Amino acid sequence: MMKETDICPRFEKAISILSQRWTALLIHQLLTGQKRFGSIKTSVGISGKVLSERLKEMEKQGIIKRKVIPETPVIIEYSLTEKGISLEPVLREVEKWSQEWISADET
Amino acid sequence: MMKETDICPRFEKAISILSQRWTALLIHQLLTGQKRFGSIKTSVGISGKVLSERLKEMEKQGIIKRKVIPETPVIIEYSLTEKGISLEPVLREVEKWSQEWISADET
DNA sequence: TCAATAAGTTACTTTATGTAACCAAGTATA
DNA sequence: TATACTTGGTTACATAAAGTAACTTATTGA
Repeated sequence: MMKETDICPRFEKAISILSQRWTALLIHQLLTGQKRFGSIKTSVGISGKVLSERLKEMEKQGIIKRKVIPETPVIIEYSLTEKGISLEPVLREVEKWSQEWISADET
Repeated sequence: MMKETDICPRFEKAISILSQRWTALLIHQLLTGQKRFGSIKTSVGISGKVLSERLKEMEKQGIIKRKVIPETPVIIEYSLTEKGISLEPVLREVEKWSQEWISADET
């Protein structure tokens, strides 16, 4: 049988990035400014292991950048790249949708 | 330590729905009209097992509806509810972003 | 010397997803 | 009459992803 609707590969890739667990939430946090590992971990509630994995993936995808500050102990600042910042409209639409369609008792 | 940015529970719930694997792609498919189980399965490339799980979850979340047509063999039509349709702007933004930021060689 | 800190990593457990075979009911085919 | 085909699933089993908690490295202050 043939596929009746061919999905655009760019769109499919975008969805695969954004529907990776935690990724959208991490971008959302970084939209408020650069953040450190421990701060992200605490505010998002993700495990160190998966956070570390995600940050590496997102860096490879060009969505975030990692800045090492050689203090003691070392400080690492994570921030969005231009590509990452450009996801803001997507998250804004999710936010709008959630305000309109998610009721208090289903949170 | 305190959370420095509290995440809105509605937004968090919306993200948890949309970042569930396959869900966004299923909504995208259904935005082109009602579809049957087998047709979704083929066009999206999802396993029958997980498709069945997702459709049940999405029905419970009020995003899709299920219509039984007692022909032989039985036909089941899946379509978006108003709540589901209202996710179109979200997916449109993802589509726009993907056109601008996903290069051909990373697909 | 001991404790503390930041950013991870490691070993191990639990959960989610993929695969392929199977099922029921009805119908057309041989 | 028996067999095969169809749809929309389900089941058992295998693999991949995520969660948990303890541990690591380097440095500094008590």
